[in-house]
Amino acid sequence: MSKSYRHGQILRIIRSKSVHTQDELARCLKTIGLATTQVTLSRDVRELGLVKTPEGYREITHEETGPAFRLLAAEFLHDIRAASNLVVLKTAPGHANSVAVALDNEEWKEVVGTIAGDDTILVIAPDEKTAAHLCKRFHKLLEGR
Amino acid sequence: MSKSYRHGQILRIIRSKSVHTQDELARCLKTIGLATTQVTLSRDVRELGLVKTPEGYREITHEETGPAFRLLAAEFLHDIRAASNLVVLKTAPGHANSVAVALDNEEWKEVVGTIAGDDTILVIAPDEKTAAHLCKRFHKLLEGR
DNA sequence: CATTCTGTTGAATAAACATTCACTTATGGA
DNA sequence: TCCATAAGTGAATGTTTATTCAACAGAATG
Repeated sequence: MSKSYRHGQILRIIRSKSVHTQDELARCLKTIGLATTQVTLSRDVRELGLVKTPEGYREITHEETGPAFRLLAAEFLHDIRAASNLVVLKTAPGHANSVAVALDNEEWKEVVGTIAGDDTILVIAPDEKTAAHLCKRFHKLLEGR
Repeated sequence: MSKSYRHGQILRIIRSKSVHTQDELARCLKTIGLATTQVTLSRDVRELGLVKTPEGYREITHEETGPAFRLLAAEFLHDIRAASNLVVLKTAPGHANSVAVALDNEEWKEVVGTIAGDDTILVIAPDEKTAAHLCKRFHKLLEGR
């Protein structure tokens, strides 16, 4: 009954048939012996990066982050922190600028602009909520590096 | 204040910034002088084929229907009707079989199977709701042919 | 062991979204 | 003109999804 097993089953199900609601997905899982609730599935949907389309839930080709920023971040990005509508990124000394430039080039809609010092980048988001989302996105970028 | 103008503005907005809710979208439209409600936007989102992603609303590359079925349908498909969990397609006499074969090859998840006669195809959907959805999808296919 | 921390989950609830119904407006015949 | 029909809309309401909060389990630490 592990979470990752459930995730796998969810993917298998939505690949094989149209599932239009999370409750429906819960019923599908039940038929293979996995008892869950809509609450859990709401989280699973987010974690798996699924989106709801008129044809049912689908995996979305995760708009890939360009390699430049990804590589630089993997190498030099040390800390990520949200502060109101800002995200503060800490880098290795002297590398803030190059990382910020790479990030600018990504042209993420969530990023209004960046300011780079020596080892700190201030990423300006339009609002607090977006900043929090950005934060997660940065963390995700570093997973498993 | 036409609907199609609003649709255009909606696309422009979601291409340029992250919009996470329909209420937020309504506020964006208001700033350019378009007063709408969430109700209307719910319909617009569906009509424009947008999906909600963690990064905001997005146009989804409409999983293209293969050309074979599309072309055959444009040429020979005459009527579309839902009946319980079935969709009954009427074609030009003698063409039901070829259209059905092309449809089978599409491997739509909503289609359990098809049975073709001379000028009639029975499309079997898993349930009534899916049949209704299929119906719309067929109709959409024929728009503007 | 106790304790703290982290991750997972469900119940209750809030938020977001979709649908129904009634109304308006425009259009196109009789 | 008058009626019928169709398209578009919003208010109210129903459905679906997300979040909050509390509980619990297991791992790490004193």
